[in-house]
Amino acid sequence: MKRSEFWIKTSKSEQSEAEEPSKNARLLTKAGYVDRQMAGVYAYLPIGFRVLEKIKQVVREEMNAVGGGELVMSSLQPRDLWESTGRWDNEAVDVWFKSKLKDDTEVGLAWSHEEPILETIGRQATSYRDLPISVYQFQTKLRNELRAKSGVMRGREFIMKDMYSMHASIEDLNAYYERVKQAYVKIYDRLGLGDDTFVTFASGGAFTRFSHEFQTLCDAGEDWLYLDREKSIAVNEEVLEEAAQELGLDKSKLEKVRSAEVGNIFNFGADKADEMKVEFTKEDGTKQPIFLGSYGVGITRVMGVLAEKLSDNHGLVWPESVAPFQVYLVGIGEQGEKAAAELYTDFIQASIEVLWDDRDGKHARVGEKLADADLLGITYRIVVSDKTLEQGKVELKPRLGEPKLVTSSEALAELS
RNA sequence: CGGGGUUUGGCGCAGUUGGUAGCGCGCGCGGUUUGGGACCGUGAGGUCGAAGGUUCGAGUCCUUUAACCCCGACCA
Repeated sequence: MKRSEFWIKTSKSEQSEAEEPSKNARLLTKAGYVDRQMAGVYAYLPIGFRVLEKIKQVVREEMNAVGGGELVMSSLQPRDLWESTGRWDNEAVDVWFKSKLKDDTEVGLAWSHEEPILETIGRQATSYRDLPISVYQFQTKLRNELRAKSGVMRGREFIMKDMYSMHASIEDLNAYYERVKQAYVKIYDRLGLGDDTFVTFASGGAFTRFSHEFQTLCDAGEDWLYLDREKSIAVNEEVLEEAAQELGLDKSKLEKVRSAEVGNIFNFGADKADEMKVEFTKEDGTKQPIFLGSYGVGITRVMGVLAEKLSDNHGLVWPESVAPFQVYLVGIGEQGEKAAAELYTDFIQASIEVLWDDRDGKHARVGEKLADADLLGITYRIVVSDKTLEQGKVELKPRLGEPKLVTSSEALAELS
């Protein structure tokens, strides 16, 4: 993209900590990735949207790899879907946004899709021959939280990937659950969070004793983790006592750390389908409630955690897998600008995602362009100037590394 | 749900005992600059959250009201 055409508004000044205590919100706002609409509600501006799409793409590939079928459920949900499990009640679920149709019919705004998915997809599976099924979506969840905080890490409106698997037996569900757990490990690796993300024992819900959370070490997080680095086991504070006992952990050896929950997987067994009477016919002709697993990744939260953890005093530093562009291209001087224009064409042809800062001197001076390259956190920066051209080269600089002079074709090769 | 705070140009803010609404950034125009958000000149831009009141006179005082934000407990 050309910077002159692709809308990004960065800011020279940053909000103070008093104005905006959340670091990810300050950074993402300054760099023009997001704009706060109200407490806990953010708009994702064009460059922010690209990051979200990158994160989604990683998740999508891994979900497809475990056989997930992507779909999209609705945001408006009918009341009766939630009645059977008792979760329409504001006492049972305190985050409901509810509204009414013109004829006074009550509707809910999606805070989860567990019930709707089971009702829709599970109900379609009438025979064991239809199972297993695995479907997922990227959807906006709306939750009327008492209080939003931590910038994009905890909002009233956020994007989540939620996958649901339905099985004919608990064994099949358990096996699939393990498979998805491994897929999740891969996801966080690819998102650049692998080293700091731990599969964590957490409160389980009705069926299993524990669920598994994917917790990333992060000071801005809201959870406390007890970590056994040697055994690579983590336990959420909420289940510390019982989990430590069950897993035979020495509590005195556990390290207490702040973390943010970036994913959570649940094994519901047949409980939910039993409540909802979503059943299939087994081989022997008897009825059986469907076995359900549910698997979430907080897409917007991942973006917040990345911004929170990976930055320096020049700005954001995205992992290559989620950076909105691979390279930020700047030409300096008449010859440099001309060479940059040619390089831009080459990059586009080589399918390299390049953001060329082609703004003229009236719109942005060199200093501003270089500052933006850092602030935006794009993986590589290429500068072409009279100086570099004298040697027939361009300057290639990784966001956190040292610049080096290479030829255009070397740059092209390195980025391909 | 408890506690605290805010509301004045696009954004961030100041505004003293009540007396012509200001500053920084940004924006327009002219010029000088051009490897880290430059400089000089010049210009545009405001029913001071809303309603009512006191006063010769209200951003400032009084009453009412609305919206928003932050902190704590709870949560993907």
